[in-house]
Amino acid sequence: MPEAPALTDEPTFLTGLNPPQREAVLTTEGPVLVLAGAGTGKTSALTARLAYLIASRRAWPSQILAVTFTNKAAREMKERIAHISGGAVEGMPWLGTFHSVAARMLRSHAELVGLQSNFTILDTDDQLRVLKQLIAAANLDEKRWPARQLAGLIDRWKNRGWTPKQIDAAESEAYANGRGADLYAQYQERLRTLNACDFGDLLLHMLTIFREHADVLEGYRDRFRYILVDEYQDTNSGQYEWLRLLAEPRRNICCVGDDDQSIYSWRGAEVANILRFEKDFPGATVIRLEQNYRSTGHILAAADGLIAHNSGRLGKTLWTDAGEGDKVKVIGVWDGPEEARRVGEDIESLQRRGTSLDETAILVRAQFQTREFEERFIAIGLPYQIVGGFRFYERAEIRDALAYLRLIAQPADDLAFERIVNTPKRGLGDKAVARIHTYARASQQPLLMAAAQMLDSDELTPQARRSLGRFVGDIARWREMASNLPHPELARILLDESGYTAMLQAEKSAENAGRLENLAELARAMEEYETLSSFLEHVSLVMDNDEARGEPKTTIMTVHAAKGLEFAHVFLPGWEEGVFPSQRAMDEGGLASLEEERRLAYVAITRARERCTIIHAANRRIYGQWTSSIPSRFVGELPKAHIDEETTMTGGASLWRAQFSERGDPFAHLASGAAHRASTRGPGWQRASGNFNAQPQRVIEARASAVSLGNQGRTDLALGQRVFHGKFGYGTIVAQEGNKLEIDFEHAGMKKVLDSFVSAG
DNA sequence: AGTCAAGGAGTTTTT
DNA sequence: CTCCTTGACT
Repeated sequence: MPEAPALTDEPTFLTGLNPPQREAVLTTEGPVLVLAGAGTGKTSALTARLAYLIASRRAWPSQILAVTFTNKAAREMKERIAHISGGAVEGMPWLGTFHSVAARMLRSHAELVGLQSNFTILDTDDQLRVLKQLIAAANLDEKRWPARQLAGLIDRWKNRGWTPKQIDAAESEAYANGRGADLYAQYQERLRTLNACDFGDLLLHMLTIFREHADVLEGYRDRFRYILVDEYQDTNSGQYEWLRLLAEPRRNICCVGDDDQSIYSWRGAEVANILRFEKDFPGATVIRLEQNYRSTGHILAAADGLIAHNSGRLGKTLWTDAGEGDKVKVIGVWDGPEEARRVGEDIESLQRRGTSLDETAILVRAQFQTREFEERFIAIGLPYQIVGGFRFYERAEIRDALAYLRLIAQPADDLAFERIVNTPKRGLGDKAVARIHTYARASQQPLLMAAAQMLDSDELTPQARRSLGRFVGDIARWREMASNLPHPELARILLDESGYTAMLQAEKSAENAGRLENLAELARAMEEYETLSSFLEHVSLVMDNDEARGEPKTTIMTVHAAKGLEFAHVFLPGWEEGVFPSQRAMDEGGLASLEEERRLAYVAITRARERCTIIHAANRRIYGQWTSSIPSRFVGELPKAHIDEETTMTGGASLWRAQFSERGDPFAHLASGAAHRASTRGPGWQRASGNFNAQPQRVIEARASAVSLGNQGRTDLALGQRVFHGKFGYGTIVAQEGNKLEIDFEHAGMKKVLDSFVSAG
C-alpha cells in the first residue's frame, strides 16, 4: 500500500474503528473483499473508506464508483459521508444503486442502443401490459402462457446479461414451445419504439454498450479510479460482468458482502460471485469483520450454530464482548391464533416495562403470515405497521398521476396514454381505444398524435370524438402550462381538471381519503426536483415510501424486508416445516434452496439485539384448511446451550420428540403433496389432540376454544346492533363468535375485533 | 359501461 | 379462505 499523504491529525472517521475495519479503510489499492458479518459495522467502515480515499487525495469524489442495491443504503452512505467530511465533500455523483448509476450512464449513450436520452423507465405493470399485447398478437393463449411467466423469464435472461440473440434454443423452449426468444426480441423492439426500457435494460444496455463500444468503456475505466460494491453477495451475473469490465485495468475494486446473508438467489443473485472473488481477482486481500456490535452472545451463538449446517461457506465466526444476554426463546404453541395472542402479550408486557414499540418487530417468512397478527393487534389495540406490499409509486393512484405527467413530458408515451385515456371514465372504452390503436399503427405514430388526427375524421362515434377531443385538448393545454408553472402546481391543477380528484371524492371511503392524501404527497415530493423529467426519473428509480413515524408501533414484515435492520426484540413466528423452510422453495430448488432458507433464518435471528423469540405452532390454517405441522428443522439445528424451550401445550416439549422417534422420517408426510392433502390432519395434530379418530369438527372446536380462551363472549350484543369502536368508529355487528366480533364499520369497512373493545353505539 | 358471479391462484420482491 | 382477474349479463 502506498504511503498516504501526511494527515495532520488522525481523521475522525478512523476513531472508533477496530483493526479489521481500519484495514478495510486503509487497504485502498488492489482488489479487496470485505466479509462483513451481520452487525459488524460494515457501513461505518465503508463510508470511512470513501472518506479516506477523498481526504487522502487518491481520488476526487467524481472518480469513485460506489454501488449499492437499495436506495436506502445509497442514501445512508451519502448522508454519512457528508457528515464525516463536514460537508466538505460535495456529494458523490457516482454513488447510487446499480440501476440509478446505470440509468445515468445510459442517458449519455442512449443512441448506441437505439434509444433517445429522454427514454422512459417502465415498471413491472407497464412491462406486463406490453407483453400481454405481444402475446395476444402472437396468437398465444394467455391462460396457457401467462405474461407473468414470460416477464419472469425475460428478467432472468437480462439478469444474466443475455440479449435476445444470446438465447439458445434450450432456453427459449421455456416459453410457448420455443417462442420465448422470439417474443423477447419483439419485446425489446417494442420498447425501442416506445423509447422505453425496463429495470433490467438499464444494466443490460450499458453492458451491451461496454461490450461493443470500447471507447465508451475506456472513458469510464479512465474515470473510475476506485470501485466499491456493497452487498456483493447479491450481485447477478450481469452486474458481475459490468463490474469486471469497469474494474479490469486498475483492479481497485472493493467488494463488501456476507455469503451467509445471500437471500436473493431467486432474483438472479449469484452467491458464486462472492465465493470465487479470490479466483477472479488473484492477490485479493480478504478482510473479515467478525466483531458484532449488535447482538448479545446467546443470540449470536444460536445464529452461528444454525448457519454452520450450511456447506460452501467462506466461513466466519461472529463474536461479541457485549455479554451473554438472554438465551433465544423457542416456544411451541397450539395454533396460529395462539401464536399471535402470545406475541401480542409478550409485546404488551415489554411495553409495560418501558420498551418502545419501535424496538419490537415480528419477522415472518411469507406475507400471508402477517394477517393473523394484524387481526390480533387490531383486536387488542396494539399499534403496528406492516412494512412491505405496495411501494408508494406502485399504488394505482400514483401511477395514474404519473401517467398524466409522463404523457405531458413525452407525448409519445403510449403506455401512459393507454393507462389514463379513460381514467377517470370518459366514455372511451375498449372499442374507441382499439380504433385509436389501429389508426396509430396504420399511420405509424404515437397514440396521442393519432388521437388528435382522428378528431377530424369520422372514425369514432360523435360522442367518443367529443370526449377524446377534450382529453387531447387538455393534454395540450397542460403541456403548455408545464413550461411556465412550477411542476407541483401543474400536478395539482391537472388532477383537478382531469376529474381525477373528483372521481376519488365521489365515493367517500377510507381508501379514497388515503389516495387523495397520497396524491397530495406526490405533489409535495415533486417540489424537491428541478424539472419534471428529473422528477420522473427519480420516481421510477429511487422513490420509496418512508413510513411516517408518529406514534411508536411494532413492525410486522418479512425477513427479506428486514435485512439490514435491527430491533431490540425480535419475534420469529411460523418456524414450521413447510412454512419456514418454505415448502415451495424446497420443492423447486432442493438443497440449494434449503440452504438459502437457512441463510434467511440466520438473517432473521441476527436482527435481534437483546431478545429473540422463535415460535412454532402445531396447527395452522393454510388456505382455509386446518393443517397440522411439525417444528422447523431449523429449530432442531439451534445449539441447545443457547436456547430456552417452552411449550404451552400439555405434554410438554416431549410431544415433538416422541413424534420424532416414533417415525423414521418425521417429514415423510410433507414429502408428497398428494398424501399431505389427503389427510390435512397429520400425526402431530392427532397426537396432540389425543384422539386418533378425531373428526373435522374437533378442529373447529379447538379453534373456537383457542379464540375465546375462557371468555364466554358478551351477551349484551346482538347481530345487527350498531356499536362504537375506539379505533374504527361506528359499525354494525354482522357476526359473533365467542368474544370475537365481525363488524361492518361505516368508514373502515369489515373488521374482526374483540367484543371488549366495542361499546353499544 | 358498470355490476355480479365464477374461476383461479395464492414465497420471498432491493430496482 | 380470500383476493383478484375475467367474462357474461343487464
